Amino acid sequence: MGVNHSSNPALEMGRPPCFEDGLNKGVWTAHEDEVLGNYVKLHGEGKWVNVAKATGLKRSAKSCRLRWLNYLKPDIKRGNIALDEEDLIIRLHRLLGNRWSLIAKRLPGRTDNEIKNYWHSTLKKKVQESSSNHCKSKKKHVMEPSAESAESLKMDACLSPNKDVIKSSSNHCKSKKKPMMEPSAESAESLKMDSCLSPNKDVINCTTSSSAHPFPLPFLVDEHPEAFTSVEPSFDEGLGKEIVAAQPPESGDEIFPVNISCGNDALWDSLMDFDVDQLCLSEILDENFASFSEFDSMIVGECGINGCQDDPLPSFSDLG
DNA sequence: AATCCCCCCAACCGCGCAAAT
DNA sequence: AATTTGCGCGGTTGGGGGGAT
Repeated sequence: MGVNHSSNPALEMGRPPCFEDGLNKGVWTAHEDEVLGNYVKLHGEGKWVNVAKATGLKRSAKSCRLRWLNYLKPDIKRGNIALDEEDLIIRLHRLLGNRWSLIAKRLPGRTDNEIKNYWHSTLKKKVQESSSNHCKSKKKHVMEPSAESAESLKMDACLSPNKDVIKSSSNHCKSKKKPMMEPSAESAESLKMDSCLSPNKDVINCTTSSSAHPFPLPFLVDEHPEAFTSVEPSFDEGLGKEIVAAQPPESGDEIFPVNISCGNDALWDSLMDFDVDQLCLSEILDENFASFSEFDSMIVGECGINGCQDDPLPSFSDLG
């Protein structure tokens, strides 16, 4: 990071101007920035086709939009990404995957492009290195969940009915490029086992909270009985419905909180009604970073995401 | 000092969704 | 209902910077 934005970037780096199809491509000049900035400040965001035409800039609507959102917008935060921001990105990425725009929404002043770049250039390696270290150091990770982690699981249950998160999962299901796992017979069976398949679609099972993970996450109830402690029913204002917490499954049951968006339309419909804006993940994470780490370790560690079945991912306190 | 090579990041591209027609 | 248009998102590209050799 630490790019000097004060000077003209067109003269320093990036692609040279290109004039194919009558449109300028490549790095924006200071003059173009000024024209675009003035126009948007005057007329507001949106209608990017009009912006491109009205300003006389030989830029595509897309290019104008991107330039504004990633560079010219006044509230964009410049400079290095702080440690706590870094931590948050890693957590959110674990939770949301490559949903850069969603992650960016939780980091005021940061753009999805910036976060995406930062992830690919810095954080990805950091996480991988840390992950491989743990793969070497710990053969079998047994985590005793604390009261805190149980608490954080409840919290996660509340986090998960996140419209955007789930919608994103849906998009992945539909995506031709990266199709999501279709629910296997096995996972479908486990779904039946899970009370999230309740005929009452207004009842949302807390175990479905792991739907944010695009993989089946099996773990034994016996090992984490406290993870299934029922929570107080909450009331969703948007839905006008009571959200009922899950009852603890029978001892010995193996829970597969598969991606519900792919296999359970009824539940999916009800979850779609949640409004992401009602929850600011960062606030919750900020409040409960420590416990969230433990929960991460418990779930991710036990469940072998990243194909490292025996070895857990590290908690974030281990990173860096 | 010169060259090589990797890193960083701005910007482009293709795709999908939703609203408008 | 079908088509068009606009927008947003995530993946990828490409070139300058700067450290390594």
